[in-house]
Amino acid sequence: MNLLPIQIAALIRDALLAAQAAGDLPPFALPETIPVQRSNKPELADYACPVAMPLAKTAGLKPLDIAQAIARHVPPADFLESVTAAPPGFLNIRLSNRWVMHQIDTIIAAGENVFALDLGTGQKAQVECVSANPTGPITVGRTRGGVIGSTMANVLAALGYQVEMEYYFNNAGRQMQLLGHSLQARYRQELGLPAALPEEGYQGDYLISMAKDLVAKYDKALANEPWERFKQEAETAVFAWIERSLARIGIRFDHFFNENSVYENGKVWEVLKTLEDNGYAYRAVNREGATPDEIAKTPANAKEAIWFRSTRLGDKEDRVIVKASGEPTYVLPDIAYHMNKLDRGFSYLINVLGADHIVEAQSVARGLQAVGYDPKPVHVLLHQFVTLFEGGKQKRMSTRKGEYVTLDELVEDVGPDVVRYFILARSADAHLEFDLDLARQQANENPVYYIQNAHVRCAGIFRQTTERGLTDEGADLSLLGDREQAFVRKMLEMLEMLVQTHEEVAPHKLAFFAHDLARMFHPMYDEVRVLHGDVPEDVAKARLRLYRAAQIVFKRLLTLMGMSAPDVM
RNA sequence: GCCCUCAUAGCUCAGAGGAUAGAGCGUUGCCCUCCGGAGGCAGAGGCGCAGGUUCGAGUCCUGCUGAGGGCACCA
Repeated sequence: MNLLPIQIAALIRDALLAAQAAGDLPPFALPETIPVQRSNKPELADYACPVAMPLAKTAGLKPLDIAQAIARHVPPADFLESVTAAPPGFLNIRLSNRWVMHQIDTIIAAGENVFALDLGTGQKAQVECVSANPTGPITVGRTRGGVIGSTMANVLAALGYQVEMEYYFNNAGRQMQLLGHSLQARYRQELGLPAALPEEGYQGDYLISMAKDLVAKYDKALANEPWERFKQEAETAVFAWIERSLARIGIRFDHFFNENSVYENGKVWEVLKTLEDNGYAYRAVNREGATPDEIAKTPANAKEAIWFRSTRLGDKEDRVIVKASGEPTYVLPDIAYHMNKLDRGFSYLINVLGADHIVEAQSVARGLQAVGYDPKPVHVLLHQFVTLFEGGKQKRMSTRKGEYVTLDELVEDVGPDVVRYFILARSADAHLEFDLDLARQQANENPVYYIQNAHVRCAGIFRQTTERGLTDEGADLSLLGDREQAFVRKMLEMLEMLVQTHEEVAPHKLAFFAHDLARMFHPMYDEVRVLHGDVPEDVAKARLRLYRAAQIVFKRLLTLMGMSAPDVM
């Protein structure tokens, strides 16, 4: 399938040139791009093009006159019904009804891969998301990144990319050490041995149940094991839990990348060397350009750290990359990690990150530049926070204190499809207010069911027609009416929507499109019956074929969003 | 204090610099001889404030106000 706006823009460009050649328009330079957008007046046009407006000044003509001149010279095309000028200077483009109706057959022929493109064919793409360190259950906040990321991965796959989902984690930091000590304490408590949770330790009940599991498995054998052993046990158990929880809402990873591996293979130090060679690293107690205040606060015996001269690449201050202790900060391995990604041949990368990681994202981009890599393939999708409301109050969450609502709890409350849709149905830029009470009680009246019901209703029709022996073979699609045509036109927008989702890295567009389409479906379903005494058989056949296409499209949409497409609800 | 994101209907949110700003929930009033009423039809309800750029601004720029986040030799 081809993108209509691009084809239409090409036709209008041809028309402009033809009009100039014919002397209907004076010579002037053509705009670089011809804007073609979906018309907001569907009864008038399918697409609109305002190109005449900005040309008015350079051409010295009224916008409407220009539009009319263009309209006269648009070459014919099989999908085109008409191009007309409308005040103040729009070009209204109408698709041919015949062509539109024929797309029903095209959709059916494409089947479950309908609206696939080959934009990314032969290219490897990667989506990194969630990337929570294995210190506790997956929370709703991290889930947002996972839903966004997995949906983008689905869209990229539909556009032809070969896509991998990746999870980046660190199991070596102070938090993991704390986790090990916490589990050790819980284990000893289970055995009745003296033990207290470390100060600032992990207080969640899950460590108690993990401790019970350890006792069941090893009895007292681990009593004198060091904390490292418990860290390892906790990590394994937590990861298994996280993976299981995420899989419940359709988030699966192809690869887990351990930050530690860039230490093991020495890449971290290679990055440092390259930065030094390129003049991007220096040793100092304070950063270059440190304020007098910062310097005054520095202890007299402070040791030198190594700084990344990121200000040379537009940063507002340089960043520490190796602490005075000799240990790198997260920036260095992060750069090494992204070099690794690019080295693996991914030409399109998405990093889904919480809004608090913006500085990290910028440092990585600058770091890649500083080591001579092109950061352009890396697309950062920042999402705002999720706040949970329960009983009209915001729930503050802290994994360490054991205060959180887990993904598991949420899925049990409202079901996986509701979780995915609620998260997907807002742009990543917007704070997500997840009202738990509402989500729970709304289970009967929410957009998820409205959309899925469109698929259910299609399935219902086919259950009936199969029983009665009605098929859509030999359907004459010209028997379909205006309402059906409007619906098909809306379905055809899906291709553009997918491309936009990709270009703008904005997966919420799927959620809104699906709802819009459902909103056109249900009134049509109400009016355009297949099995009714008054409907002649040839009309019924045509309608049945339309609903077959509709079912395919709804299923495709739901699948891309990672939701189920039920036949009955 | 500095930086980032955001501010659109009572609430939660959409909105490629283009025509009369759209949904859901809530609310008001209607509709079941008909493929699943988890439905349909109709109504009320509006871009935080002040400037600027533009033929044209909810959209871009500046300032103000308000909300969230970031400003670690944590990740």
